[in-house]
Amino acid sequence: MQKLVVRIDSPEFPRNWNVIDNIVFLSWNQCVTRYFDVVFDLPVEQRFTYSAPETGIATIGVRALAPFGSRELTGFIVGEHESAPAGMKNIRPLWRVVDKDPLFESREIALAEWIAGFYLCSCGQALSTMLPSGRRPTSSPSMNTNEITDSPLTLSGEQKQALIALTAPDPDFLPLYLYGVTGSGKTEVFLQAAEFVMQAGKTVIYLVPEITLTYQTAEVIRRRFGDTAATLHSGMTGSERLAEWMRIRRGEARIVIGPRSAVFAPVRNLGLIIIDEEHDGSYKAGNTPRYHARQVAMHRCQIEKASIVMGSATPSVEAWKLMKEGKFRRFDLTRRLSGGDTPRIRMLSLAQTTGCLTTILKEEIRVTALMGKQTILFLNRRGFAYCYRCPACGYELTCKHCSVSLTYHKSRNRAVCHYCGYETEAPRVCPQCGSLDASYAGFGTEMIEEEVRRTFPDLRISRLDADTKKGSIQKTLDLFRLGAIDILLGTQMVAKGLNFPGVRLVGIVFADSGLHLPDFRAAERTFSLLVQVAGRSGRFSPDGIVIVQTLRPNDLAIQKACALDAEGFFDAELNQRNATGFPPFSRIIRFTARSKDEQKAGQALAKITQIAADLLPPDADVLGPAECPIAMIAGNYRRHILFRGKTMKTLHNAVRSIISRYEEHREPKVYLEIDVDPVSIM
DNA sequence: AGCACGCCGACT
DNA sequence: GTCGGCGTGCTC
Repeated sequence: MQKLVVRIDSPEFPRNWNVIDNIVFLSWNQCVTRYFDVVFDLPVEQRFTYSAPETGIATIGVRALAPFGSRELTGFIVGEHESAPAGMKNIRPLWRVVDKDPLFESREIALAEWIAGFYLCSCGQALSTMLPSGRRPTSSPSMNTNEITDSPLTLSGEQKQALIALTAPDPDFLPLYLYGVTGSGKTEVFLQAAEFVMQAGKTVIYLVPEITLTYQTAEVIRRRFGDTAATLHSGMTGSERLAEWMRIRRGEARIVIGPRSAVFAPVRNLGLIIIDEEHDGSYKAGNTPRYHARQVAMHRCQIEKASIVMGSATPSVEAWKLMKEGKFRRFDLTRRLSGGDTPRIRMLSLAQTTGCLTTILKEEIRVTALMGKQTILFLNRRGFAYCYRCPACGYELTCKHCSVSLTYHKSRNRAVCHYCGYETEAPRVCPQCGSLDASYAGFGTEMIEEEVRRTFPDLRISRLDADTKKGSIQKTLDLFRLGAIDILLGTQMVAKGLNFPGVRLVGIVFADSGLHLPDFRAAERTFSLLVQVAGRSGRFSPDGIVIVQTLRPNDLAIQKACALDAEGFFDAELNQRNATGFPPFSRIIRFTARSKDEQKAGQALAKITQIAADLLPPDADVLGPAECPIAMIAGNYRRHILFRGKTMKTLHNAVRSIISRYEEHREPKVYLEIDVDPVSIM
């Protein structure tokens, strides 16, 4: 039965039609009116009630075009009533619905509500991010011609064990963690686990980090699973993504691969979520709602009684703690399948070096070139945060409250903590060894490039970083693979795909650059990056070497990374986090105030601090307010404050009341961003 | 978030 | 005398 509904008696006639495909007319006064709760992609928590004829067209889970004040907005229908809610004035009719079939089931609306509650956004904002962007689905998804399917590889003993654990029924539904060196074959175990789950008639979500990795893994999966696989990668256009989304929704795709947003893939009968490279920061969303795919995945799996498995060679500290406590079941993959040895890692102190290349690194670059092999030099992150350090003894000025590096402010000649606001006069003499040489420095990528070019004028040198245009990235990588480049200078982005057979030497120019960041995760990130780089280096070149240059040869993260001693690093790091009260021993909610007017941003946070004094539970504390490490972006001053509590539950409650109290007298022209479980504090 | 309504300064 | 600034408050 098909209908068209026209509300003839409405002053808004003739716009409020339900027009969907072939439809028959029906006049409004012949219909029973129903009432629908609608939420919008606005920072407004309220549900708005609209009327619509009872035709079966407007229903929970579809989007509807609604008059909203003086404009019209597309909202999500999330509830319905038989009769008008009491005390509701001026209920307006919906213009029309925009979807033929519901986009969301009640389970998905419940998930959006959970996200709204956890990440402190509106339900409409949550629903909106669960949906792929794009206006209209294209008729055919880009590629589905691949009929050839790869068959599963034979597993090693270790892999088999892991697979058995993964596929065995677990009464406790504990998440599983595959902790294994790069090249130990995690992917194959994941794929066979996926196959097992799919054979049982269930569906799988396979999460990968944001970057190009999506594409490579997607290719492997498509060859393995053919048309039953759907991809949602960032290179696709909005409409391609939407088309894939619809395929998933219709049940045509049973395994979905994609970055963090794929955790919302509308699969039914979910059996397994896989999180590859669990430690990767790109699983945390950068804008509202700032969700973490791991957190959402765990919640989803709990609700839908699905299993979850993660894997990495360098787990996050959070995951490590959970493994230690037995809340994650850990499986180790210790052996490289290709048999290549773990690479030789050599740590060199930069302390006595002028410039940024040690004699030994220079020699090794020369030797490598003479052998006709290639070098990759890592310049991880640009040195924008200038900090105080002593080149003689390596002493670093840190905050006594937060144990993060203090940032040097040249203009005021003071060293400032970007966590708690602590500041002190910048010392002229090294407090540890008395050296007068102590200075404020950061390494810039340009500086390093210049030095490399000066030192090796005869070698072919190229640089790759985030600023390099997309097209030329591929070109540079191709040239490098062909051997037309001797030295490749790159940032993190090169770390992800180091499968170049001609590479003999990997040099990390300044391993501590990440450690200078004023962030309690600095050591974790540094360790992770070094181990990842080292792990990938020896993959194709058994005689390959890794040189790690550092100003802090005594730093634990660097030492443990060079020794590939994860146990040692995590034990020390957990102790450190415990002692300083940072996650995973606490939870953090961060408020960032943004304003063109520096004073107003400060005033907003001052208000919030005051409100918080009354509302925070006794087991919670406040760090700041302080200037953000990146103190200004696009002409906006940025200050932040961190609320830290023992459990998320009490912290949430307190923060919710802080927000609503602040909303009553908010500072004009100040924008507030709220980040629950922030990953970056920049 | 937007957009309207509303109340105070420099302009044809 | 009006145009226009953006502060405040509301959106079923």
